[in-house]
Amino acid sequence: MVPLDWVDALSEGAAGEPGPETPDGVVAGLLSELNEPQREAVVHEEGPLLILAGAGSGKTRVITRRIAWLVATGRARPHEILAITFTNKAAKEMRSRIEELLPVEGMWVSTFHAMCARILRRDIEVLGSWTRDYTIYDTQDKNRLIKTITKDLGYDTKHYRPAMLGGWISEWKTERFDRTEDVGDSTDAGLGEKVFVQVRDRYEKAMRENNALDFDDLLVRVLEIFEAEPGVRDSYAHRFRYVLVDEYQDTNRIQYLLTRHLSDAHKNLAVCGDPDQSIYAWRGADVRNILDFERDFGQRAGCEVRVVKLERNYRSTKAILDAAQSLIRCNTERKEKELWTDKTECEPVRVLACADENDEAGEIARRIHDLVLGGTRTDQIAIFYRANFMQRALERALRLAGIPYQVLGGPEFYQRREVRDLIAYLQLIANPRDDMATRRVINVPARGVGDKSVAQLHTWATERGCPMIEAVLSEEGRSQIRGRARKGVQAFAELYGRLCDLNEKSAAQALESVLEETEYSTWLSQSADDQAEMRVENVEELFAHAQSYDRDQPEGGLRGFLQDVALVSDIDVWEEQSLKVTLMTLHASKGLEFPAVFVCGLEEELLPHVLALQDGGLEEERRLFYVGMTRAMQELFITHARMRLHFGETSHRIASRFLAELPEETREEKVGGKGAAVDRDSGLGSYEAPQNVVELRVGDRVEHDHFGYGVVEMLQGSGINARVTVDFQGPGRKVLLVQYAKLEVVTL
DNA sequence: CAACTAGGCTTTTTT
DNA sequence: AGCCTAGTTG
Repeated sequence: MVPLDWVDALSEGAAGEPGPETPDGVVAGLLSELNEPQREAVVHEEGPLLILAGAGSGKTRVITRRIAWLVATGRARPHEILAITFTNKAAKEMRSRIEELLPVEGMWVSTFHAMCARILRRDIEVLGSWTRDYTIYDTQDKNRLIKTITKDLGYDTKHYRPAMLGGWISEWKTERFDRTEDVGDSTDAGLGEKVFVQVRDRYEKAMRENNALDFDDLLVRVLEIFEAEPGVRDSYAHRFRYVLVDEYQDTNRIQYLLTRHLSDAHKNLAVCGDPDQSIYAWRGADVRNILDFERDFGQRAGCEVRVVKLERNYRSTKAILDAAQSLIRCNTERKEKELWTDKTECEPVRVLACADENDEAGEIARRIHDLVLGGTRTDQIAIFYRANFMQRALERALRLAGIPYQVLGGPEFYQRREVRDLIAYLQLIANPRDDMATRRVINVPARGVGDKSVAQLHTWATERGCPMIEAVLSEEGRSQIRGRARKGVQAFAELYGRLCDLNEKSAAQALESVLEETEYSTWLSQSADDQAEMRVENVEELFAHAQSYDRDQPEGGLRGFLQDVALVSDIDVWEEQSLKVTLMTLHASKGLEFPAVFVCGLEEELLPHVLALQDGGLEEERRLFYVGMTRAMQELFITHARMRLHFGETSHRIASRFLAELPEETREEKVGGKGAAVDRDSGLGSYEAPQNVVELRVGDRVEHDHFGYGVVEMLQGSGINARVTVDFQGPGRKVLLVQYAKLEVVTL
């Protein structure tokens, strides 16, 4: 072990060194601008490390610096490092931040799912049922398959809802890895049991036949390989000298076990997280992973665990931090932690009480204008909400107000029909056993092959135990089908013949061939679909994605592209530099930060959500609000409405209990009625059209409804951000948004 | 086989 | 209020 003072000596000595190219200069740079606990985490040597990182405490900086430090000081080579993040976006960002410091060639920086997909791409064949060309099914694919199976078995899919059965299958698949103490009654007995078992067995069989894996499989199958093949396990465990896991509070049992396997050889595991930000218990995350870390990787493994607490917050103002802490202290199951900041000069946190959801949205739009007036850019503003349906009213108000925005978690790009169609073609090329893909594309573009024909092909294939594509390709299989449909299947078979040898091509080449052979774009633009134009654009965008994938990952090929596509979520394609206000759910906000934040819908049954309360999830709801609040750097607005339209009905709402848990300094303001200008679209008379296109020049004399007469002193920005400074006779100098100021030029 | 219509169901969060 | 599904019609 190298004593700590060595590091100090090194950095001091390095201060006078010439360039950052020298190793010492690099190391000194890595340790600069860190506080004491941060530095301690960065230079931790061997053995397990637990970083308890409060919100905004600079943990990403610590992780990236630590990785760079390990490499720069020769403790690890890049390919000996495994860093796991929560989203692909976080992985990408971490990779590029490390890259600024050092070359990252060979380093694994990814999510658990992407890591497992990669391991399986190499080693899945030891399990016997799958090949390396397996397809990843997302939740939609999974539910669709479950639905056809349920129907095939003759059950009612309304009663046995695919999503519900899928949830059971997921639980069943992972529960055998659970801690022994909580093996319980996860699947309910009785009538449902029989149906469930039947569907589940058929599902598992179909997944093998289709050479497909769902999200759970990705993790579980790797675990199975590690358990069954110690040699394979050890090859990874030995390779990864240092393992780092971010957002550890949101890992589940399977991820915990994977982590344990992978760090087993060297025991150099660093995890980073914040129990107060654990918001994924509903999908199996277990805070105990982080709470028990010291026991699991310390005493039990015979190691000493270093624990570092990061409590200095660099992100938020004191007002925001005080409010967030006052809230989170109401949780009883909690490790005490005190965040502090020196940003004491600040705006108060404001709670806005609104009349209904339109008032709420309109008020938010108005406050955004005020912020823009004050110099905040629109892309520095975010709006968070508990459930996706709330996004509609917000969007409408922003659109009416002419505020540019983007929604995260709206209709996702990769879920769009046209994109799914084309991906399915590619999936079929890569993995001909994928019957889901065959079903999806066999009649796209329409060639007269309907459900009946598909069913016949399916039956023929099932009888022979072969994939559906075989039925399509064989004379005998096709002979089942009569009339027009037969010609369609024939045409599809020929098309497939022209495509099937593309799987060694690059993603863009393969996609290009698919587009040409299917004449997909032509078909789209000729279809009666009123969204055809947009769909064509999406096709082009997909092609651009494929091209950029080929550029970034020349080794990946079609298979790699498909893997990436299956694992992206919409947060990964979020445009950060877009000058737009961002709307997203509270869950999606984790890990992000914005100068100004609005959290809306602080009402009972919404936040905390009714459905979360049933399972004693009150504390998780509180943490969710806490996560949202702590995203804010300078300004935080919290809103609630007294009435809200939900399910086509307007109902009265009660302010959330969480509001009472905020400090008394938090200012509550009543809003409503008067703010109606921006938020009513009653159709009767949009008498306050926001556009007020007046040509203004410096020196003009103007009149304002409220401030009276004044002289234009300065003009800044353009479009929605256009601002004008006016020196008014009475109230003095004011900055106004041109669009809303309703200034009239006065001629003398 | 595809296009259209009516009725039901939905909305908690997602890798 | 909107989306999906099943059922009917062309």
